[in-house]
Amino acid sequence: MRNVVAQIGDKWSLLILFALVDGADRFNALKSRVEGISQRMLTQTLRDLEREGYVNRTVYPEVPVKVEYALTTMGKDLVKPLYKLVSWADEHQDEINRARKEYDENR
Amino acid sequence: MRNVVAQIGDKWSLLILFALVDGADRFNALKSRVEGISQRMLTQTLRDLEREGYVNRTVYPEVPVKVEYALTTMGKDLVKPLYKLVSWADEHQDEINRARKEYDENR
DNA sequence: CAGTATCCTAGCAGATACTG
DNA sequence: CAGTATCTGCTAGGATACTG
Repeated sequence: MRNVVAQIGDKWSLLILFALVDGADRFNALKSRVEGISQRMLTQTLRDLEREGYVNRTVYPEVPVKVEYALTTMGKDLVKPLYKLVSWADEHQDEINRARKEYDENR
Repeated sequence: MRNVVAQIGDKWSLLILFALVDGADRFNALKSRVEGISQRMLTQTLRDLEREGYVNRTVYPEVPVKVEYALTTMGKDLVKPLYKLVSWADEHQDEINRARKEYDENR
């Protein structure tokens, strides 16, 4: 039950998945769009997402090499329930902030 | 955007939230039901969930003290999109396993 | 361009002992 | 019963340097 959430609940997976929603993108383009991510973490997280079957990697043997990442069919499908969660979060942002504030004030 | 997923994407939050779906529960009862969790992590995760406003804590001043944890209205609401995600995970379990296996075999 | 390879550190989380 | 407190190993992840 925890598998998927454990997998995409890390620091970067979600951001990468959503960065790929609009279409395939190249490594360095992704690096720019996913603010704050290091090269190391981008590579590693992409490999993980690829391994899970959410992302596929295409190498174009040009010089210099061009590598594109895109959501797989399953990846696109996964994004749907994730959207629900994200919009839930959006809608409840204020409520959560209030809860936090109140909690913190009482100790 | 990452806030909620970061919050409940840790090792135990999801399991605790789902353990509370059927109704309020006491500390040690939860500890039994959430298999493998340490006392330390149960306390800590419950505090976090309380801080976010997903769980509330009620102390009954008996001797010995009795403490009950329950989902708040917002907590119950959060569980809905989480269910979507969990059932998605369920449905795609095999596909993910296949993807992993294939990935691992090719390197 | 798209990565490895190393080094390094903060903090997550387990185990254990103690307490109102 | 429902927690704290403390010690500690481990690993996620940042910074940096290098490469086909």
